[in-house]
Parts: sequence; C-alpha cells; structure tokens
Amino acid sequence: MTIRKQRRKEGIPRGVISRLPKYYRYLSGLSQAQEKISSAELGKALNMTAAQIRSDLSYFGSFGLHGYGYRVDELKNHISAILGLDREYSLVLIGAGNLGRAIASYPNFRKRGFIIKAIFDADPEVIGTELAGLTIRSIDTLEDYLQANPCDIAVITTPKEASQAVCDRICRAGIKAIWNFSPLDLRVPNDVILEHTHLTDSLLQLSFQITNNETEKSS
Amino acid sequence: MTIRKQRRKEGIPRGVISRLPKYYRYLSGLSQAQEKISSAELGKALNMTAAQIRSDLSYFGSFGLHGYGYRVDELKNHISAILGLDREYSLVLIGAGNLGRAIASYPNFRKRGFIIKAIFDADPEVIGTELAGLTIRSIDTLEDYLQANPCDIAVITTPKEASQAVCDRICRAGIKAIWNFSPLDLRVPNDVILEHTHLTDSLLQLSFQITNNETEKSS
DNA sequence: TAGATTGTTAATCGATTAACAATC
DNA sequence: TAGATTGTTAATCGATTAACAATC
Repeated sequence: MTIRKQRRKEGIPRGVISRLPKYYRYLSGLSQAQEKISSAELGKALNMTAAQIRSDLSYFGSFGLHGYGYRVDELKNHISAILGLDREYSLVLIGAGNLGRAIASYPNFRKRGFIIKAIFDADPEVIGTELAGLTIRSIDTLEDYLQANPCDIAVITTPKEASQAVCDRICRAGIKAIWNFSPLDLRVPNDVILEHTHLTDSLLQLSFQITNNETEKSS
Repeated sequence: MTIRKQRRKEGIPRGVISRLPKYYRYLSGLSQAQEKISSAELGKALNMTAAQIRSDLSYFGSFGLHGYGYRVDELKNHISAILGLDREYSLVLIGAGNLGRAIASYPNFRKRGFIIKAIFDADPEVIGTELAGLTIRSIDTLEDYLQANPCDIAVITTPKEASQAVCDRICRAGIKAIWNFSPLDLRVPNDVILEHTHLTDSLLQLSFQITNNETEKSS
C-alpha cells in the first residue's frame, strides 16, 4: 500500500490512463445481470493480460474481493470517479465547421456530463445562426464570454491557421484544459492540460500499416 | 545495417509509427527556404530527444548526412513514402450522421490521396441525398458495391449498435483496413488492419487529467 | 583539416508479465 | 475448509537515451 501510494505520487503512466476509458466502456456495456467479473474475464474480453488489469487498478486502490473478483457495479463506479465523471464540465467550442458541428451535435458527450455552453466562429455568415440549440457567437466576444462564464474545457475545431492564436487567447482567458482537433501541435503554458485528436495522423498510421503489411499481423 | 534489418523484421514499434505522422506534419509546415534540419533542431521543435528521432528514422534507412543533418525535402519525401502517401487510397464511408458528414467534407484527406468513393447509410430519409458530391447509398447495397468496386479502406461512423454488424459485413466483402469511429472495440479477422478513433475516450482522458491535476504538470 | 552531426551500440529507464503469498 | 482470485513483488521485456566511433 505504501509503495503504491509512492507510485501514485510519481504520476500515473500514460498507458494506464489510456486504458481506463476502455475498462469503463466495457463495464458500462455489460448486461445488468452480470454481477461479477474477474481480471481474467475482463482481460480476455479486452485482449490484455489479467495482471495488467490488476496492476492498473492498483494505482487507485483495492476494488476487488479476494477469491471472488470484482463487483461490476462497484468497479464501474470507482472507475467513473477516477475518471472524474461524477461531476459536470462546462465546455466552449471554437470553430463551427463540419467537425465542430459534429461534436456539438454528438449526444454522448452531454450524457457523460460534458455540456457545451457556447460556440464561437469567425465567419460572419455563420455567426448568429443556431447549432445544437445554441446561437453561434463571434470569436471577438470570446474573452468577454469566458470572463463572465469561466469554463472547464475549450474544444478547438478551427482550421490550423487559426488554432495557435485561439489557443493563446483562451489560455490568457484562464482556460485550464484544451481538446485540440486542429492538425497542429499547440503550445500551451504548462499548467494547461492539452489533449490532441489528430484525425489525419490516425489515417496516416492506417496507410503506413497498409503499406508495410506483408507478413505482419495485428492481434 | 544488418541489425537494423533484423529490427525491421521484428516489426516497427507502435510508438515509432505514431511519431512518423508528426515528423511528416512538422516538415510539411516548414518554409520552403529551410533546406536543412538536424535531429537536434527537430527534437527541440517536437519536444523530444534528438536520439529518439535518429533511432526512429534508422528503422527505415539512413536519410541524413554525417556532419550536416537532413535535407528537409528529401527527408519529407522519404517519410511520405514510408507512410504510403505516394499512392491513392479508395475509401467507403459507412454512416452519414454528423461525424460521417464531417469526415466526408474534410478536404485534407482527399489532398493526401484518400478518396471517398461511396457513402452508405441505413436511414431512408438520408439515402439518395447528396453529400460531398456523392449520392448516399443504401446500406443494403454495400456488398454489391464492394464487389464491383474493391476499396482500400472502410470508415465506420455508424452508431455503436450497428458497427460490429457492419464491420463483419465489410470484412466478409474483402475490406483489408478499417478506420472505426464508433465507441466499440470491433472484432476483426487478424489479416484486417484496424485503427480506432474513440472521441469519447479522449475526452475521458482529459477529464481524468483535470480531476487528478494537483501538483502534476504535463510538458 | 577541424567541426559537426549522423547512425548505432550499450546503458538506463519504465512498463508488462509471471508468480505467489494473502485472504475471502 | 478447499478453491479461487486478488494485490503486489520480482523477473522480464521493450523502449528511450546517452555516448561515441564513423564520416561528411
């Protein structure tokens, strides 16, 4: 226990963090009828070793019962709390292009507690129109809005030409977490949390694998 | 050289593959005026060590000049070839919801040689309408289409309830690479390449970091 | 040539896995 | 209690980095 606490102090490895949503997603998809699950079962379903699952979870506590496994409900709740899903987050979305529209309209985010409060764009044609129940605001009013309505997360779906400037502005306005979709590695102050989703990078990884396919197999 | 060849045989590590698009993106963004770049400069720009860049590249060959660095143009072309960007790929997109529409309308994919040839949906309201210059087809015609027009990549943007069934159908129809956006870990035969982009997982990682933020810093 | 920077090896670091005592 | 499975340690594996001979 002491050692694990120490491990935790040193920070949770990226790999562990990236697996938590998968655990959560899988547990959420199980039928209500399934009361228990062992690390071996979970590992089989998610195509990973039982040891890795137990090791990942042990960063956060002891959620299982010796000789039994894990109660599905309990484990799901623990992971939900670890992920920070027991509260709401307010979001601003910047860039009402195709991708911005898709994200604004995606109902699952709201379901998990991520509420888009305002949408901004630079295009006069778009400003003032409706999207996902909100009136799109002018990017010029970004700072005013954020000062009056501090938000937890900014989603950047602008073209890459605009994204660093937008990023600088929202950081100055006090945003502490950014989800960036523009194909540019943004620079942020190091107290700001940054998560990239580079669609083109994923596609290039796919084309790499197609190209370098001979004899290799993915499991 | 022999050893590197051996390394290559053993397969390129995931981490290396995931960094290649970043190298490519950065090099593409440089001004035409910049003729050369050293691993040290590149490392500084991308926030990684020079050794890692040289090590990554050495999986594929020797692209630098001793005592000089890399010619930007040459290196970009090499990486482009490694990524398989020197050819075109034909894509089908399945699921013309918000996300599907965004992807179909995103011009950068086409620019890189990823050409969407057909779009499918299950909704009779949507079938027959236009999207990105294509008429949306009925999902019922998926197999017929793929038989007549073999495609390189299928993009799945259906709701998660439909995605595994769609996945099974396209695998049976001979698709060898899938880009999946539905929030479900698809099962595929192991000669099929699968790339996931789970938007919700990224958002949960962000909320984890917000929640577990104290004293930690991301670089 | 002297200076610079590569490509590659060896050393280090960190993450995964196997094994097992603890225990329900 | 006997059987099962956890949580954790130690062993293994793989990836990153530092160092340096090769060389332009």
